[in-house]
Amino acid sequence: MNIFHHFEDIVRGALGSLQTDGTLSADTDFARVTVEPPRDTSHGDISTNAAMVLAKPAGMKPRDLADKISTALEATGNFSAVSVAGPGFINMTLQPAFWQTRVADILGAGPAYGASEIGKGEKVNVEYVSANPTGPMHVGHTRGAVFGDALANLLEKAGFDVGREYYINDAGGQIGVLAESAFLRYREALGEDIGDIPEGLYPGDYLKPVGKALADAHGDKLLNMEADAREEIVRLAAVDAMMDLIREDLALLGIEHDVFFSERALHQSGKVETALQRLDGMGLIYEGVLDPPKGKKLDDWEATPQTLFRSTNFGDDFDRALKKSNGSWTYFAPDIAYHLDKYQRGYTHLIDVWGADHGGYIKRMNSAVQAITNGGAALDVKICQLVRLMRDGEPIKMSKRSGNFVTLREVVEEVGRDAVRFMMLYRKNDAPLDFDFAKVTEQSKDNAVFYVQYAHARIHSVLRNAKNDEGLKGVDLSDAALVGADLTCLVDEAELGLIKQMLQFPRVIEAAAEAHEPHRVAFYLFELASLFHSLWNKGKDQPDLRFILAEQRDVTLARLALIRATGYVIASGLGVLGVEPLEEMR
RNA sequence: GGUCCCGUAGCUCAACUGGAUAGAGCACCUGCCUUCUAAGCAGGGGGUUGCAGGUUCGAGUCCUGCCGGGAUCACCA
Repeated sequence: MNIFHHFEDIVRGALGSLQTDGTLSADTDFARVTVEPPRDTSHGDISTNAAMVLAKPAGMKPRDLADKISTALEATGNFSAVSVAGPGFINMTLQPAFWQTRVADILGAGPAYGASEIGKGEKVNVEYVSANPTGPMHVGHTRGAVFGDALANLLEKAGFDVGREYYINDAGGQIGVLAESAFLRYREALGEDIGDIPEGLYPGDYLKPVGKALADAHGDKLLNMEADAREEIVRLAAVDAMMDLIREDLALLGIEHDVFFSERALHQSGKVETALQRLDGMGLIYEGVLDPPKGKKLDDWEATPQTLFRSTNFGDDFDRALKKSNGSWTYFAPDIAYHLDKYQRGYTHLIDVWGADHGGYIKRMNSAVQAITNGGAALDVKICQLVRLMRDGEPIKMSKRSGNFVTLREVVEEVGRDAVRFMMLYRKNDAPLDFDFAKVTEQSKDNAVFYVQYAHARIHSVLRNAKNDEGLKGVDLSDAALVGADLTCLVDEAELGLIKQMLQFPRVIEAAAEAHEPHRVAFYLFELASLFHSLWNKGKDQPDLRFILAEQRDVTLARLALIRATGYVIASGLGVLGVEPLEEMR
């Protein structure tokens, strides 16, 4: 479906013929040859850098080689014009009929348009959100959640077999604090006056129902129970309740994971030991003492021997601790086991989506994955930079300590799922993002969500009008009928421009999937919407360019086919972003 | 101090992984509403891509060194 692959083949074929006649040697490497649409449309439809890349190995001047390649390309009969330009670019131009008939392809594919096979069904694991189950999600989690979800959609669209996963940190010290906090609420539910929640515990009201449920289920039996057994019960109840809260929050964004992977279960299954033994067997674990961190004073620093992983063998800055000074595992150890587990479940591509504050963790995780899978799995950690919430141009202050943070729910309820999702994706993941409440609900071109959805709504508005048009009474306007329209009626530059932009979509999907960058889809959609709005308005100045011309049925059908196809592309792209393509906005 | 990310128009950001004359939106000017949604469109001004070197046919993009901003820095997750 990506037409550029087709022309890549044609260019390779032409280069092959130059190998046959001896212009290029038989072992010429074509890896650096690209076949792309030129940035500037006045340079034609398709462009290749072949002559510039191959000039040196061929011992020729780029322009001379370009002439030869150009001749070979002309001989294929695929192009209406082939020319050499600039330092040696070869620009190819196609007959309008080629573009026009592609509209039928898009209509045929419908909302599935843009799907690609480059993933070859390979298994990709996307781990995202993975927020600690200690409370509802706040706005800080939102970006990573949306990003991971869209990336998973994108990879699916590109032909990968995607697993969406959430790692539950239900084994650490924070969970102990959570259990303690929940136990307090339990005592409260039994009628005890617990006063203020002590510093360091979770003060949120969301733990009250947990206490209530524990009281309902156990009466006062927990009060006199042995501490370990009690904590076990409270802990499980609290984590379950928190995960329910988190799942509800995620549902507000339309996010659903395939697997919720428990760190606790990992410990209990003995997989942490197994994984570490595996590293030990490779000679990558030793007992040693780390140097104190430089340039930063630590009062309680002690030079204690620790169990360390030789991450420096894999490019890390220093070796990393696997056990704490009290002998228990660090966070790192089970994480290694977890990533090994993913690999053993068949995932050769691993993607982790983290917040910016975990950036310092990337090298060691990469090292660990490289080591423990013996290079069998590739890990790509995507960092999402911070989101700055703005209201009326002023940043909203949040402090964790006071519990004064904006929750995910509050944001979604105020501006809507679509706006949240789109805006979180309308920025590169590693760039900070300002999220302005006023801006994301504004109905103007300054708000990309609106602008794209508006284009889609306008398309459906025209389709509705066509259906109700007296002059088109009884005319079949179904997709099946539109596919058969005389598409050669689409001759205006703006119409052809729109078609060409639509044909970029499969390329955008593939490039975005390979780069793990869903934001490219969002930017693409903005451009596509812009071309559509432009065409729409052209019909104001030139009535003969309007979509519905009752007295010219052929033209009307062709144009309805064009905008129906445009609607599909927008819907397809928005589908990747997880944003609804609205059919009406009034 | 170490590591990672960022630095592009007055502001907010893109730039198809090294391509041709660096593009959008906002803001600022000039036009366009008896007609498919003006919630829009057309046009204009605005740039030493932080600085200095290097790699090559070609650099915003890759390498080195500075400058400025952010994140992080045994054992927390």
